[in-house]
Amino acid sequence: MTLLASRVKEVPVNRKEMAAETEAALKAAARRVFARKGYLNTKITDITAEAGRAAGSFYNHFASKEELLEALLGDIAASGDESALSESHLSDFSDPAAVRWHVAQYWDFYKEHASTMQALHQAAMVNDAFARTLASFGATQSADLNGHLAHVTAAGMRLPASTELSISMMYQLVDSFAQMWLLDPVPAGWTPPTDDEAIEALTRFVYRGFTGRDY
Amino acid sequence: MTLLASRVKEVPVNRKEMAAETEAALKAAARRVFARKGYLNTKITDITAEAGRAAGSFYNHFASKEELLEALLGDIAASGDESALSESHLSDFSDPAAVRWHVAQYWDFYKEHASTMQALHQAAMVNDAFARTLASFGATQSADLNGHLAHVTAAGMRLPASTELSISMMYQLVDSFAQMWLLDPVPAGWTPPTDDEAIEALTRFVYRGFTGRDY
DNA sequence: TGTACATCAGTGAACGCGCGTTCACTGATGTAC
DNA sequence: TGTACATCAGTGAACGCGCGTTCACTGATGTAC
Repeated sequence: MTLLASRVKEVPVNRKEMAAETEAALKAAARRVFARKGYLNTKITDITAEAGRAAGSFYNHFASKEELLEALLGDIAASGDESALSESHLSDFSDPAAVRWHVAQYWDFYKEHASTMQALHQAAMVNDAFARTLASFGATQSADLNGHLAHVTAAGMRLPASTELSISMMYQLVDSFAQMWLLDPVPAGWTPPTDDEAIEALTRFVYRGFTGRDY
Repeated sequence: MTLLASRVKEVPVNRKEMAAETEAALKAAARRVFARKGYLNTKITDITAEAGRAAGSFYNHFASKEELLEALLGDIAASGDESALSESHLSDFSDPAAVRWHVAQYWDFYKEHASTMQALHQAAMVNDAFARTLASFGATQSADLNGHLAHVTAAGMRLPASTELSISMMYQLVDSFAQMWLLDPVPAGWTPPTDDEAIEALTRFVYRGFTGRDY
């Protein structure tokens, strides 16, 4: 079983496949090492060692660690998980179910792509280009929410602040909460929530914060 | 006026004062450079250049950039601003004023010590010791809130989640919101809130989230 | 108060470590005839 | 199908840049007598 499964990948038929396989191995290795040591602490040779390749092999595929991260971000975009965040089926935020749907989407997205998102956050601290990438990612998520909040005021409820600030609070809360529990080492003595607990907690907090109604 | 003022600092009377002045100049320079370029992007020579000293001078005072950051954190502790966060005059979170008091304390603290807090956040990404420092800072802030939330349930209101998760949400929200508006470059097209707006927005959001009551 | 020596903060050129990056080499795959 | 040459993914030792860190030196302050 394992023999057969690995056999399939072990013997690439031609050069193109061989190169593609090495590139994939480097990306997969990078995701693992980033998760373990963080993007900033990861050396090129950590990645090649994890992938079982020579150091020089890296440069056949990527010009730098930054370019590798860009490739990982490209993979996320290609997977379509990102745009799924925006295609909102439920958009009426006066309904808790709509808030929950958005929170859950974001939570699942973050869980799926945790190590790459972590890497992006770290790269953004040091590199202006990635800072802009991260900012525009946040802006995209936020823009989608603009219309949803109109339902809240239309239903006669009062937002806690301007639409802009309200959105920014939701985004910061959900993003940093996800980062805390899905990425960072859990602080000693704390019990991480299950996915359902986390989503429910965020949903309640955000719905209440936005509408002023109990739920 | 300026001549007189600078005169006072220009002519140190003896060696001890001279050294103390250089050390203070290095710390002040570090805070400025950290604010401008971020802790991780700052080289030792950036700090000495900003302070107008030779590179070697740094090591008369600090063994490393890490030790300098520790000194800056020590200064915050010595200033007492940190413990002021904990000595809660208003502790009944079923009262919005108590929430506002805490939010305002934290906001003001963050504003006062923005560049050092930013540096701590960055250092924590790369260095386990600072990660622990940051975690225990958060734990201290959180521990103080434990009792305050008891008032909420005592008043017959329902928290959005367990006490632990509720606190963690408030902390993440306030901390990341402060970081966004007080530290990071404001994203293009966004208008930063005034202090009062920020504090009011956070107070409403948190109070509503905790109690389920409008405010 | 004056002189001679000790101490020490500060200086900046030079050193050297770590790590990103290169490149001559290998051996396997692809192509031409 | 076979042979000779070209191409190319992968290798890893070596190179070199950037930056942290050192250290011999300077000149001013402190101390002894």
